[in-house]
Amino acid sequence: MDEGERASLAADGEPSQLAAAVPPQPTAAGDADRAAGVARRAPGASRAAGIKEVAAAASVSLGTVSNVLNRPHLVSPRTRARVEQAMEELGFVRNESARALRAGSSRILAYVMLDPSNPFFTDVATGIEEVAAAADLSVFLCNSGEDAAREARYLDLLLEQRVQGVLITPVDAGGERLRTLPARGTPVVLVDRVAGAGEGCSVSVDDVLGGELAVTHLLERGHERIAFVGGPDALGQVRDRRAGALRALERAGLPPDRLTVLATGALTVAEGRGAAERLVGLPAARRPTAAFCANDLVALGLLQRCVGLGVAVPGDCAIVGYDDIDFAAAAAVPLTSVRQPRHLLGRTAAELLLDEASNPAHTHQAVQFTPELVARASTVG
Amino acid sequence: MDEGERASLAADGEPSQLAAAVPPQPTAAGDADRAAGVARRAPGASRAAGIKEVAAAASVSLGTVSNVLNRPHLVSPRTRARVEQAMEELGFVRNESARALRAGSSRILAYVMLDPSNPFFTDVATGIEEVAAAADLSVFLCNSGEDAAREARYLDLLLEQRVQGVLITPVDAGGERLRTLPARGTPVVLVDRVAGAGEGCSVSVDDVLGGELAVTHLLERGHERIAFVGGPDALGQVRDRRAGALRALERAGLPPDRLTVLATGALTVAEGRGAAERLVGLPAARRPTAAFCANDLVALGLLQRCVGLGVAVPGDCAIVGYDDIDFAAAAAVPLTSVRQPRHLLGRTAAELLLDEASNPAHTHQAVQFTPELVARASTVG
DNA sequence: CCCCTTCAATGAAAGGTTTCAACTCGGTTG
DNA sequence: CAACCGAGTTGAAACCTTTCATTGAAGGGG
Repeated sequence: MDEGERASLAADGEPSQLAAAVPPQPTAAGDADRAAGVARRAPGASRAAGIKEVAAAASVSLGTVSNVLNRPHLVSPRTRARVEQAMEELGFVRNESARALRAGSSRILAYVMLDPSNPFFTDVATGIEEVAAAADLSVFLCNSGEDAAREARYLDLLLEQRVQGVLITPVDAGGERLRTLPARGTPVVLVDRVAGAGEGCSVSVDDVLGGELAVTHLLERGHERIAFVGGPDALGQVRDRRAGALRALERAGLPPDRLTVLATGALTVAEGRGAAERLVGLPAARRPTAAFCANDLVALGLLQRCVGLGVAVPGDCAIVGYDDIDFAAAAAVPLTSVRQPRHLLGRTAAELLLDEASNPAHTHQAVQFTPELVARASTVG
Repeated sequence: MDEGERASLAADGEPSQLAAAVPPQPTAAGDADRAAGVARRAPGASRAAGIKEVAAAASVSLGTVSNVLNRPHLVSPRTRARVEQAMEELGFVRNESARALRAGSSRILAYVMLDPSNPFFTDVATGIEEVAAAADLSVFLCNSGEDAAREARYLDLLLEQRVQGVLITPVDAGGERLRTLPARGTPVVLVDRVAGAGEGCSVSVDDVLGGELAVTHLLERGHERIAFVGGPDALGQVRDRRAGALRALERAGLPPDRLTVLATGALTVAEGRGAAERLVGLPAARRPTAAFCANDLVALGLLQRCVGLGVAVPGDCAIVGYDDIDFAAAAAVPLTSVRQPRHLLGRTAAELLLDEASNPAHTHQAVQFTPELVARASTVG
């Protein structure tokens, strides 16, 4: 294509200025298409071709075409070839809505995730996809964005779609939809959360233990005033990891007020940066000498801003993250973190879901894995 | 719930050992559920209740229930209340397959992405989701994992689902399905790729210019032997950014062999680490003094391993990344990178898609934004 | 008091697929 | 030669919703 067909914008730097260009003005682009004109739709058919048109074109019955699609072994090779050719010519595409309507369920799994920009969750998703692909199912990813309303919207949508099953790392583990889905016949497996008794399957990592490991490590290195950075409290991960932190203090015989809680609005890099400023703003006498962050994104933000503000890490403030994402080891100061078997988490969850969906003798399970501390320079100066 | 209901695994450290525990053994977990027994399905209905059962329960006709669902204003308040109560009691869930079958299309958009663990794409996705939500559509994310076959599978699936439209950052921009989808009536918008003449809409950033900016920056800082790190070549992003690098050399009057290409199998942190080892293995005389990486993940991997191998950054090897993801600024050595308006990219793409899907007078456009270099310590020692 | 209008509710058709019992047609078997 | 067999094919019913032309009832105007 030649240059004139693009809506090239002036190279004037700031994205904010680029934003002014939206909605983009029509330009020369598209003329070529208008010329192509008629070719936009499939050649022959005035509307999308269905099984009926294919049957007519191949001079067979409806049922035979369906058999070619679903049980090819029942159809003689000659007929099959004829039908397949007709499909090809007409550009036939099976209508999945009709298939699902008749069959009662689809070939789709969904994973409703808290935050796809957190590599932890995408690694979990990869594990899920592997298992799903092996069972010839496809996975749709849904981003709840740590927002209970969005999460609920997606769950309703998935229920209406009659998906095979739903994997979810919930914002709101107590939400009513988490109970209505299974009641309406859609299996649900909780990921990175523990299901209550009789509530269904779950696959998780012991977050309380993880929090305890992290803070015990800090205590062993001589820190006695520790910050817990994370939020919102609605997230079970946040509550559990903080509980673990408190348990570590208790075991060490220290009072709970040695833990300063810096609440964040979300588990993101940006919130971590904000927390750094609040941390640095504390009077020196009360300022913690170490921080345990509810996840690595927060930890990386905290680390970045601390360094920027001249707070030495780990000298002035040691930092422990959670998840041990790839970036943790690559950070300005390599980050000590609590590692979870994230890939395995996804695989196991998907296996449980498939079992629940297809095995009538399925028994709910709450599988729990064990986290592990990975010490790096952000605590071991 | 009490401890006995979990399949707690021994705290023995290595994830690899944990892996041995899969598939998880049935344990005490699930007994509680078996006791709950009957409550697994909806109370009354032997099977899921449809519009018909609701109509019967409310003593109205089928059509009236449908009206309550779709045009409530046509129904008297009294009747409506009765119907809604019946729905509530029966746990009615609209069957989306049937709705879509009748209506001919669904309320869903899909974004097929190269790699959800690259924050660049999730930021694009966020932009898409904002626009979709405003139009009362939902977005399903599909992960092609830089694999053309998986991409094709997803596209087939989406076509069968009769989704409202597809946004895609393609692995294989020339793939036939990218042409068949629009031909069969499903609008497609290319994201981060430029559509050929008459091929449809696209929203992109000028990758050739981006590559040129990056390498020009390195040349200005006195580097004369430069590595280009990235791959596979199937990705247009990789080809364009490399082409830009070559253009920069040419403009500076240097021969193209000053660019050493280190090909990677994917644009990931791990591949970046591998490239570092190959880079360091080159004989000193031919070893580049700077590297331009096709994206930030690769750059971060390269940076991390370089530091690990004792190669000073930027002293022994300057590094430029691409995308300016959040982690770039937080890296061991803050990363110089080429910034793209990623959020805006997503928003604009979604707007074009919606226009194409609903506006009969739609005209295809190839919108292109301009990238921007952000210089940091990885080049400015 | 009847006709016309308006508002509610109705019932049947349509949408594309899958499933399944029934049928056809060569070829065996007794 | 009759009865039977199995492979291949058929046609119709069923899945659940939406749409729309139609009917019924109530209210207002002449």
